[in-house]
Amino acid sequence: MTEPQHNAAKAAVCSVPAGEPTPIIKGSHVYLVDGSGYIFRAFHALPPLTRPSDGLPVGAVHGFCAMLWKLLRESKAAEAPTHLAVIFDASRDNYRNEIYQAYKANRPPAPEELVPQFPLIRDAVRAFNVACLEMEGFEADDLIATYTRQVVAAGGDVTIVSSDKDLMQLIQPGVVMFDAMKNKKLGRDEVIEKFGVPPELVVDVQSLAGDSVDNVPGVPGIGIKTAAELINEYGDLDALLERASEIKQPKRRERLTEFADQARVSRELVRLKDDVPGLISADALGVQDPDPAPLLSFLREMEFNTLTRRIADALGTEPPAPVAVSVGSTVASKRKAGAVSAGADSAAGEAEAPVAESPAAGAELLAAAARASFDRSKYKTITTREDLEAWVTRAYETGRVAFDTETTSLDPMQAELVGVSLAVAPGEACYIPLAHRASADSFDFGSHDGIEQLSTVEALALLKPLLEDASILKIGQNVKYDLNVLAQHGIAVTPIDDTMLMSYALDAGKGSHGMDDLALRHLGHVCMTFDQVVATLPGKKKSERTFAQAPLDKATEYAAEDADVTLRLWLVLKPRLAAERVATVYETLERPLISVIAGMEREGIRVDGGILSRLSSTFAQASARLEEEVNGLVGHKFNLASPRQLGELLFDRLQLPGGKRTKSGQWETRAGLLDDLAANEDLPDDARRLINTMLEWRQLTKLRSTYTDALPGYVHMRTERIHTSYSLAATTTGRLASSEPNLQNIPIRTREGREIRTAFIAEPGRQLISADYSQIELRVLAHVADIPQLRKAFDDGLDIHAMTASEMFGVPVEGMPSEVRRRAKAINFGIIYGISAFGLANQLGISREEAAAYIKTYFERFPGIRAYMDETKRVAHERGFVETIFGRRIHYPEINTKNPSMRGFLERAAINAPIQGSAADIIRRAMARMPTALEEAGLKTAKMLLQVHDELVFEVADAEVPATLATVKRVMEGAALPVVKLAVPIQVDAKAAENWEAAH
DNA sequence: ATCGTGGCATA
DNA sequence: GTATGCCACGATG
Repeated sequence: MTEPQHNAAKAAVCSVPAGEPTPIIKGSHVYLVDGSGYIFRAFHALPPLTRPSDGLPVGAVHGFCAMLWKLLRESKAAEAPTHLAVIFDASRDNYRNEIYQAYKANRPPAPEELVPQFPLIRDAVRAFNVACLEMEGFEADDLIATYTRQVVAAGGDVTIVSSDKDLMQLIQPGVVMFDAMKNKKLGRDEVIEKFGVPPELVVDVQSLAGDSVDNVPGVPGIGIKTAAELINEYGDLDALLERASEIKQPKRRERLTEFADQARVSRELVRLKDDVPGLISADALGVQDPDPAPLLSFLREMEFNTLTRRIADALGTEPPAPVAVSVGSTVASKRKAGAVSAGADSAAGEAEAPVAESPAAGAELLAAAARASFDRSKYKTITTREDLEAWVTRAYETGRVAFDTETTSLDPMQAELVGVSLAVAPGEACYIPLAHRASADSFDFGSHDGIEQLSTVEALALLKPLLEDASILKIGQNVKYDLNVLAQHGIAVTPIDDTMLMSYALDAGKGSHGMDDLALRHLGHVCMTFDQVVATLPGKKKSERTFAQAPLDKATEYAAEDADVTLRLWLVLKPRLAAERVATVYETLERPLISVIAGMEREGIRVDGGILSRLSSTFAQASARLEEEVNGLVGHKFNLASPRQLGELLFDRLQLPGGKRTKSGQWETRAGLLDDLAANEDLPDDARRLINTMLEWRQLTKLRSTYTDALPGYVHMRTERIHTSYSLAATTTGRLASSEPNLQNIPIRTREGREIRTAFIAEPGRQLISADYSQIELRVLAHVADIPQLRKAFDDGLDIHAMTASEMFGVPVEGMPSEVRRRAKAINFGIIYGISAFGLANQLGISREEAAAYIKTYFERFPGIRAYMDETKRVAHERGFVETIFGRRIHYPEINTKNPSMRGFLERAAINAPIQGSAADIIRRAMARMPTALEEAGLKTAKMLLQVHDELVFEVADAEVPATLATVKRVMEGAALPVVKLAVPIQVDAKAAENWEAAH
């Protein structure tokens, strides 16, 4: 191959730090950063981020700056760079296109949000006082190859910061790669793992296998596996092509002969050019201290507030004053477009005053406006098209609007829309009545008893474009409810923010996230109650009064206040997200789930009423028989369902031993205690029969009352399915909660209970899929506490409880008695729950001393667990909160209490929270990605229906079952990535069947 | 009608 | 020992 002749004419574009050259010598450590590669990886891997003041996308810039700073300041002393350069691709075309025209022809153009970030990243490099290089006609890879050769020749070490497989050919003694996204070193072993050959043969393998991304042709039909096999057998590409005729497999032989030239061309494309001429000397790449002023002003301009502060601190200077900015993406110029309330206006006015002192100053002024007093008389009732249009226009001007729907029911699937309220600034809110009527039994829907209001159809036609406009942020409190109500009217609200979930991300553990509480906590405002609105209504029963009958003046005060409060809460909470480092939690684990879960709720699940009613009869008959038996044994009537009466019977009248009282002084009669009682051989036979019969009776009546009798009442009239409601902010740990009905506690443990699951069915021609994480919490524990034995056991796919037992008691797994394993299992669960000897003793029915001995042994065998638990407790006491692996915070404000039992309880909760919470985060991530993943897999019928903490249930047409299984498994197993690479594999078991019982 | 209690279903 | 929600009872308003 001849040298392309124009290369010499093309100059290197570069800037290098000022200062004396630093010669490369033995011991020099040169970092070569693949800038272009990093940008693309960062863009796709990191959560999107925009500059607050103008919405400019800067996620990749931020990731890049953080990475560069880390390389410069946080590498271990032995690995710290003496020289560093960031190297970019100069342009799309280079000399490879002259060899092979189609080279990289498959590359799509860079995403729109990424384009403006390229020049910014080059600015960043210069701001850090780091060498920035690129050269027309060559790829960054070629420059990296050239420098690598030079440095190695001079006796220095090289770290290539990239994960691009094309650079792997450069790995050699003294040269490693570093994947900055995964924080992982790539050496010879990793190359062999990926290519099946050592670095020096990577080029030969790539020449054969080709690369569809770069459009390197290679030899058709030969992939990396085959290529490695061939290269390993024949030594190198030339030898292979020469002796191609010896290959046994006819197809392979033909291909290799026919495409030998193409393979040779591919080699030229793949092999990096390590003699790029005209490069600046590597000596000029020496690391210099950055000049604080330009660096900090660049970072400030990007509005990377925390990074600016961090770097300023490290450089020992003050960060420059921040640009005064309002909250959200509304810029000052937009603000002028409309008359805003006095409070918000003064915030904008302040921007011209001397620069604010802290990054939050602008936000604080808006927050102050949010806390200004409420005047319900200023709220407007909107009854004409013109007035509504004016409010919609106002919302467009401000770029955001808080809204709330008023309906006839708390259940969005039953709810009828009654009105909508909007707020565009603190104190500026309105209510649009739509379906108010004079009395409960009025069916005069046409005129609504002469109440003056817009028709639902007309008003929604005006609101729909606003609610669906991608550039207008819609803010709600528990907005999932409103999403579901409006979905019934064909409106898909987007984009959205939810003040309830913001509060949840910020303050989980500090109290409820309901609007009334938030208003009181953050705004010092007491909200109007629903009762105040409907108090005057003539309706006989309170439950029969709905918002539809509320008088318009009261309705307006109540509804508009809700929107007003929501907007003010947003102004207070939104800036806290970034300041308190939970913006990512909110953006990745909360916000994306709103519409996903709303969809699941609307989808519902089909239930076979026939099965439930048959089970109900069976349970009823059996329990009636048991009841008779009990009454016969007791000799007089008593209420079996009354724990108090049962306790008095057993422990007062019959004087049975072993009675314990609850904290309120009642006799305890729970199943565990009755079990132990019945196991006592000294008891009279009748007493034991009584107890066992009671236990059976309780089980059957429980199943009947809670499930087989109750569930049919939840079947929706129109959809004929059951629509549960998920609360996203009910638990402290990040788990969801399901209610009305709770579909997260459908029985499974007993045979009778399990039958109930057969009533949860797929539509004809469809199947249910159940996919559940295997031992997710123990895997999280193995990861966070870093327990080698646990990690190894999960890596090897062993029975984790048996392994624990074997490790603790020295019993071989082969032929282990089931009781031994059972105890180890209880201990494993105990660990997750923040073990105590008391609890373990209770669970296993052993003495407290015995339980304490088990725990001691456990901690001796797994010292890392005790260390983890101690550390978690320490953090909880010191900071008042603990964190999941994704940064979700769970607060325990009372954990330093002097009350020892309460303190113990809170400490156990704090130990459990990162484990349970991390597992909850993982499934949340899977759920957030699932709809898109199913769509991208071309699966048109697959629907996610239910979540049961570590399980997802889907419904899908028969034909798409196999592909859905694969996609679901892939998404769930990969859910922690790319943010967290767990130290253990994540395993998901998925199965399809016609009903839930069979699928599980 | 509403609330606290005990009990019990799930992960 | 963690995290939930719902049932019936029995006392309260």
